[in-house]
Amino acid sequence: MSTKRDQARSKITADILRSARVQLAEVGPAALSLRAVARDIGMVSSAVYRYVASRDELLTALIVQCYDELGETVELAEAPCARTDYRGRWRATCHAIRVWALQHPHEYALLYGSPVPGYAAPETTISPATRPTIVLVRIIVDAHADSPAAQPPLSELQIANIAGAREFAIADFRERHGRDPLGVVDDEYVIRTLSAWTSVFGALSFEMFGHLVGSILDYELFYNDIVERLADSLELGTEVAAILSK
Amino acid sequence: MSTKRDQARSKITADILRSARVQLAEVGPAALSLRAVARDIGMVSSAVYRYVASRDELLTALIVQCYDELGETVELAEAPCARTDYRGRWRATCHAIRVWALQHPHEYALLYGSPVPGYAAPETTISPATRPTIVLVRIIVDAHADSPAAQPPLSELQIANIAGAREFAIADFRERHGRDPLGVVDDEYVIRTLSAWTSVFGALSFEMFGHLVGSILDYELFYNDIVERLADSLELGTEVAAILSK
DNA sequence: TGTACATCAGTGAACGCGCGTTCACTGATGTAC
DNA sequence: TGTACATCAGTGAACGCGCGTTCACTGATGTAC
Repeated sequence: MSTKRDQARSKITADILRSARVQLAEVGPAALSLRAVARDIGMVSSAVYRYVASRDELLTALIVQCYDELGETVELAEAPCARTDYRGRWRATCHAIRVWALQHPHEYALLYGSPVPGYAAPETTISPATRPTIVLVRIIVDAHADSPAAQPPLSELQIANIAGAREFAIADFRERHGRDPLGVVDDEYVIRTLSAWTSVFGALSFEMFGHLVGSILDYELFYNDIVERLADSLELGTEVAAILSK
Repeated sequence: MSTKRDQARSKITADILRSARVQLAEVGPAALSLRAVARDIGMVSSAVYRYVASRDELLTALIVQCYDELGETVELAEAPCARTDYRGRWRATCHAIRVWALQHPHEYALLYGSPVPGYAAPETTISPATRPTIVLVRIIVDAHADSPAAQPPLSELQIANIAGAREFAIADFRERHGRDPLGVVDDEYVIRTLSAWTSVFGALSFEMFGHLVGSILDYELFYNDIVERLADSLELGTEVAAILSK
């Protein structure tokens, strides 16, 4: 049973988060201030401390929220694609990431830019951070489950190095298929996925942070070009192949 | 003829820059303050304004300085390689970039991280920014001058899109060889270079900003792996080939 | 070479701003008898 | 259902801090005659 107080509390907590989110979008993560949030929702600054322990906690909440939002956006964009149209799914995912970033530049900077001065992200932010990434991983897992890559074998060091990412892919597979996914994705594909993942965000960060000025005229064209080339290197097939296999 | 005043002026200007640089390395670009610099060199804060028009101007000077420093570091690392050992040059360059970044995390963030709040980099920073990049471009130009890539032809849009980067590569070539470099590098290689460039900095930024935690254990191994794969895609040859051609 | 004036470096106080966080307090809401 | 006490929300003042930038001023260095 929720009392009047409980209701008020959760409403105001939501107000604070909403206002902080607006702040973030307007002035960016570094300039986000508790006092401004308090002013915005018509409270005295000290009152906010009834709801939030510190500015850092607020930042953490925003990071989690933004990862979730980006993750959901990407999931929704990818969902309508035919499951066997791996390239289409890859495209839709990458496209959604970029669109979200352009619409939320400060949020993007919070998630993927340089760390906010004086703030150290706690471990609680690691898990939500995987949500957008898992969409990418899933595509590669689906495309290459149980098929080895034609490639010189990796060294033991290389394989050990990607253990974390591998575990991640495997956990995802187990969750969805309910069976033991040992040996499901060739290590070579795991590395290629990680590498593609950094390339996508590298290209996007360069665009967002102004490093393509003077080299590239049409950022979207450039980004899409990279996305296609990565799809090639991930062996995600052609559009035609996807259509035929329907 | 330089007067006593001139000497003092240039000495103190240098002191200010040096101190600002230390500040930058210690607290990061966002927290860099004119007052702290003044304190550090034993001056009253207002006195600094005899040498620097504003905090923004100081930041700009630091950006230029850092690009220059990174550029020089990279040039020095690449210079000893045999000119025909393209892969070796590529490796040396990428390695030097990473080492510099690890040694100068805050400087790296200033150059390649999210923009400093309240500061907009002026156009004067664009040209110095090309110095590290030009080393990469030079390698690809040297490796592929006048040889077309075996690849489906690019669309006119794609070609127009990389005009800026192309001009850049060509100007560099002209500067060094003194002849008209029209058609010197196949467009395909220009795109691959741009794409490799964003991948390198994408991987490095992920490492620097903490996005590989949980996926990768040995960052250096991962980076080197990506560097080799990019060298492959840029067709920079094998070590053996380089040794034979000596 | 010496003097009169102009230029410039550095001072110290001030303006106006904003921040995160703490703390004693009032007054409303909830709970146990 | 009514009262006595406990819990919690929100206030207002304060602490202590730091920042960028301006401005009238003193005193040293440079320059023209």
